[in-house]
Amino acid sequence: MDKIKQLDQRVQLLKPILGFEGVNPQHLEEIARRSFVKCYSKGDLIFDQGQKCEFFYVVMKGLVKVSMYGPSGGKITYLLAGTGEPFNLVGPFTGKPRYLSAESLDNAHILLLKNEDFLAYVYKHPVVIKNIMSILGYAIDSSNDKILDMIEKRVEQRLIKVLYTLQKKFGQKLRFTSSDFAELAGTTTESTLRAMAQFRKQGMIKSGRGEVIILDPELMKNQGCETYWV
Amino acid sequence: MDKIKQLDQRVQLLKPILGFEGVNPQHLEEIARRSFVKCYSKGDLIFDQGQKCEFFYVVMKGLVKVSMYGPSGGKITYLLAGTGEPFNLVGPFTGKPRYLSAESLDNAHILLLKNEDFLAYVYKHPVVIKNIMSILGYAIDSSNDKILDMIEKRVEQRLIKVLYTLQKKFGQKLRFTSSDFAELAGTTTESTLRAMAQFRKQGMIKSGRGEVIILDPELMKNQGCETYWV
DNA sequence: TACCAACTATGATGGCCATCATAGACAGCT
DNA sequence: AGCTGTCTATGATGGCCATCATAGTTGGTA
Repeated sequence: MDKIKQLDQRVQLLKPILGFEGVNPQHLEEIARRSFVKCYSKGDLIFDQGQKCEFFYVVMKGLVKVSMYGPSGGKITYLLAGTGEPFNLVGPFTGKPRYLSAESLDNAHILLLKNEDFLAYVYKHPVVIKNIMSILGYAIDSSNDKILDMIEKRVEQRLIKVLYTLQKKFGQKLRFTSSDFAELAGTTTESTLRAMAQFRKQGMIKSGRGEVIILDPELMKNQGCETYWV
Repeated sequence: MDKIKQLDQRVQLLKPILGFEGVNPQHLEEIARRSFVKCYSKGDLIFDQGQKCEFFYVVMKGLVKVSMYGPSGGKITYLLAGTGEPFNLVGPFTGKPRYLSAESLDNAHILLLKNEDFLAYVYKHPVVIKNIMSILGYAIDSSNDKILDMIEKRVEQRLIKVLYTLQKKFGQKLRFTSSDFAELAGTTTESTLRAMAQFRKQGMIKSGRGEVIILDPELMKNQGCETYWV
């Protein structure tokens, strides 16, 4: 009884997921049945750089940060996956280790699917492949865009772009620290804090410990703002 | 007669192509038959940023530079596709415009395949999907790696990494200008020239107009060098 | 309640590197 | 042979921003 409820819940969850748009809901049950759920606490590593990829993941609840770090302590955030978002899309196809790590920012519930199960399913539903390709395309373009921005834009402009992007995805109240923003913009915490101080003076944002509130998204948009893919 | 020869030639060409590994050669004929060839001269645009994607491309002869440019004149190179390499892997799946442009660096012969034909073929051969995913995974990781390097490495180190990567792909004699290297390393032509002067003094390279010769690849490797994906 | 780790805040400093500027060299073209 | 655009070369300058340093603040927790 409880099990059935859970199953249905998973199907409901999978429906609006990035990558599964266009799939017949009754086919989702198949995938829901083979999946299982794992819980992580704030700060837990879900997988680390260099590990073999064994699962496809979907965030059921909470927030997951997928990032890459360098030998000298540098770190960049590649993806912030919220409820209903998948991550490690490539891994199941190759099985090979990648240079990404995933960390839980919340107490998170993650749905896992073994590589084989995911692949078997995907190959049966070409729509999903198309969707995944589309996501990866955005990811590549976004990363390249960030490189370009590191060349021709300065820290404040990159940060505005980050804030604007996050606002689109999570709303005007952003519960992140300055370090989080820094990792997204490719800069340091200090520079981010300085920029935030400036934004506050200009009336663009309000901020408290661990949160930033965007006061006028339209203003940011006019500031010549497109979005990244996060 | 001539046509048959051409067909066979195309099949031979497609065999070792990135993305088609593992496909039965006789199935390649199918794709070869539906493809056609276009010739470009040095400097020609093959497609531009913002255009709709209509084709899948493979370089038959020559060299193609796939890059992204910003509003302020900044430019980065994302891929150097040589003989036997495909580009625009994502486009056919989405059909949507991307933020990339492709330019011929040579007199190049490019094999084109319409989106529909490419997709129809790909869906019939799951191996190809796996291969493509693998390529895209490398591309994403490499772009993120570059972002990381822009944060924590300086120009010379990034350039060494670029030189080392190109050497692995094209051999010790690299027929590129300093501007080309700059676009790959995310810096300016001037800084590249300065770095090259230094490398020359150190005996790492020799260089002439439009070419650089890597004297000791092993030396570079020891300099703490991994490669990008180009 | 007291402590501690994490977060915010801001000043000072210096160095990397983009930018501007000038000049020379080379290749291809008419 | 002469011209022109592209590429190489190198100096001078200044500004952005990482880095180091110090200190205040806050929320959770033992």
